[in-house]
Amino acid sequence: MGRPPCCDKANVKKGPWTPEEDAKLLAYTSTHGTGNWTNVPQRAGLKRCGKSCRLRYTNYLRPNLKHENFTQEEEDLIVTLHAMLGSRWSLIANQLPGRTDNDVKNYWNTKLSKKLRQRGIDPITHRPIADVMHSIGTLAIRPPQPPGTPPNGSYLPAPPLPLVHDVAYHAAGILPPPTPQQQAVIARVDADAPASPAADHGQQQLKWSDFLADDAAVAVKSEAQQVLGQYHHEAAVAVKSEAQQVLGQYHHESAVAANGGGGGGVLAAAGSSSGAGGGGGDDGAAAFIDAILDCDKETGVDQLIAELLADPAYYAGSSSSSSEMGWGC
DNA sequence: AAGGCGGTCAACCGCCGGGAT
DNA sequence: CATCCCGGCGGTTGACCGCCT
Repeated sequence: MGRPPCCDKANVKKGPWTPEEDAKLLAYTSTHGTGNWTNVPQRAGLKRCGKSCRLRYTNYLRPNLKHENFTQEEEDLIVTLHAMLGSRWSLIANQLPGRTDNDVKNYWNTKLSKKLRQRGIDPITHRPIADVMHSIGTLAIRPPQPPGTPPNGSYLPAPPLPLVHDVAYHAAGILPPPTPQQQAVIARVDADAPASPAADHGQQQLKWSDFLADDAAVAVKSEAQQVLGQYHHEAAVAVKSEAQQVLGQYHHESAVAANGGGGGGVLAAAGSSSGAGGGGGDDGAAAFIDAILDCDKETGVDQLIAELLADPAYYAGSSSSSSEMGWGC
């Protein structure tokens, strides 16, 4: 049985809010606060769903919201946090006073992702598009074997491997040099992967159902995850360190901007440092951390990030500069 | 002037996690 | 422990607007 609707949709108004509705909602929240949104419409005299009221308040009526354009510093912070956290808009918005997750999400989708693409950066992985295309090429696999064919280990492993198998991360210093065990896994991928997407006309794009159905592939996946797990501790340290630097950078540059200074920024730097490992570890850290976050929560890394980002003490005293981190102009 | 088109953004939808019972 | 309910979240939609032809 599905969850019942939160309100009587037949008697609920939808669409844009009128000034009168805004005034009612604002009057109610200013005197009663913002708890129990399901009762707010009735008590405030609104024919709206409680969720709609909450959304209108948090995204538009809430005090201290910024309605002006995003600054260069805010753009930089969004890009960098997106690289580390992915599309966790609420977490990102928490680091941008006066901005909502909806603001950040819209700004990303309409402006920032395009800017990155124009600079040759894939907005999903934050890596050079050429690298991403190459990775897609190495992800191609052979056609599914007929039923009954014994597993031969020819299927490529799950996505964690291409991330482990990425010299950019080693070059950037994000990952330590591969251990013999990791090299073995990497070699296995190299032996299996066609040199390029066009090299083998019999191949096809990776399909999860095909991969998951293959016992050998599951074994390789397990192996890969074991290898990847060895990085978790280093990754947690890297995440903490980078977030600390990023937020310190943001606050430092905000202070500079308030005094009339300007900021170069991540986007400005991206075009000139899009090569593998160039200008620091942003690109490598991005994809790698995303993979870890997606892998599982067992290590508590994601919790660590959340705690870190929620605690201003982590970055309040930072004095990192652009040149120290290699991402300024 | 009018229609097409793309960009922007407010709002909706459905899912999920967590607290209450 | 199971169920219900609420708030929060991310993805998506659609209305609106400005520009171009």
